[in-house]
Amino acid sequence: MANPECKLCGLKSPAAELLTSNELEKLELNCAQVNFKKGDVIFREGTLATNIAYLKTGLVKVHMKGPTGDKILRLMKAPSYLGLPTTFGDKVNNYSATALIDSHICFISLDTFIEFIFKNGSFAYEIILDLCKNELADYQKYTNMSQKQLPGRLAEILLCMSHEVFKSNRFELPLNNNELSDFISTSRESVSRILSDFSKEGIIIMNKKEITILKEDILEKISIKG
Amino acid sequence: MANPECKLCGLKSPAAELLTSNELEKLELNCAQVNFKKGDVIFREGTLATNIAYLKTGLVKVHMKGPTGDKILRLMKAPSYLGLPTTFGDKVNNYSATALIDSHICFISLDTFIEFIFKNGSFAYEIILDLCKNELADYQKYTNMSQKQLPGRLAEILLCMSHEVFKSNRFELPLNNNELSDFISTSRESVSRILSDFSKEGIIIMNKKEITILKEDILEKISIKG
DNA sequence: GGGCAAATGTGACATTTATCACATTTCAGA
DNA sequence: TCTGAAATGTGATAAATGTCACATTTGCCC
Repeated sequence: MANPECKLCGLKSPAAELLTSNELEKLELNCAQVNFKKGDVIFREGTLATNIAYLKTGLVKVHMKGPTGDKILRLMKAPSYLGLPTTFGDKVNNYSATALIDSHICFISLDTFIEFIFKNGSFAYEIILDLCKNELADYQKYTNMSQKQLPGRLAEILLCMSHEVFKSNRFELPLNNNELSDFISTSRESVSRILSDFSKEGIIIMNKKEITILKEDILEKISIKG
Repeated sequence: MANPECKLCGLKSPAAELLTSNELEKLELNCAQVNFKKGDVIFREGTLATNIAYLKTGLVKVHMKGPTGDKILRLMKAPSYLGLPTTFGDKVNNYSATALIDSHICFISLDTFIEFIFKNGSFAYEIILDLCKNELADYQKYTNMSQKQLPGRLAEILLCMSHEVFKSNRFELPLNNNELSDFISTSRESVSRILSDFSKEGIIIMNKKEITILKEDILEKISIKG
């Protein structure tokens, strides 16, 4: 736990950028930064949702228990609010958040956050925009994932890692095969086989967890055609 | 198109209930009710999102083009806002909305709606709650659907129709087999076969589009175990 | 009511994916 | 460095689902 300096924070959310100086002071008094290591649970499905979680740095998986096991709903990269829907939408967390790499989270008192919504229209509007954009992204991903076969889904995740998360064609895969299977709703064996296939065909190189995308165009094709 | 009387409207959204008398007058001046028949498109993917659509009465499917065809993202029953995420989240509609039965929609000027968000904190908060609850429901459904096999997915939809939409174990199915297949991401043949199976096993009776659920307990089991 | 387009039912077969079993590799902690 | 648990790779087989083809039914419009 660290004493935050929200005013000086260079990683404020677009909404927090719109807070007044007084409001930022209030935020500082009602906010606590906690550092999580890879694998640490940030909040857990079934527990009371009492704080807003803001991912300042790091990478997090948001996941929920399903009929046959865990389902990864989305990856969240910093900076981003982590669980607005589960904090506002229900008293109890409907899903969990777990750090995939070392991450810094600011926990903000729910009362304070709600006060900002009530008193600062720009802040509220920015939060609404954030919720809407996230939902659009979810819909897009949901539609894609549900209509593609496994190689297409896996290709989509690799491309997303490369383009959105790490912005490089070489990166350390932050998910193991089991997590990948939770993400694309399949078995870990299928993930293993498909990654092997990608390697054999020279589309990627896997060195332990380090992945290099060699033939991005082919991966795109696999992703698009499903 | 009809002259709305928002003040007297008995179907106001929870958010609109929190508007002041003045704001309701403003709403009346910036709102138009349009009636849609079964099959009519309310707003279409790819077109500019210029109004808030509020479903006053009726039933609507929200759907998006995917890699291999249409995907039904969710059914919306009245009363409910129809496409907040696509109206706020992007200039262009990311998905379509189509009436499944005759429906009444109030189109609200986006500027007016945004003004309410900025000036009325309670209204803004209520909209945020609405967005969050919808997203939680989506996550739940997404997780279930992605981990269940086809009979489980179809059973879930039938139970949803019975419990949530029509509140009866006998109802007119508002989706044809093709739409059902767009909903659970399969082929229309598979839908046809599974519905036949349900009938043969005496779980449901199908008379044209009228469905009667006979053995709800078995349908629940099929839905839960996937 | 007749005729036509759309929707539905169903068999045969191909493809995809899950499951089970077990070998091998990796990695963290003693 | 050793060691055991966790993660991964891979073959064989079963189960689920898609695809194609075509018959039948339904519903709508004249």
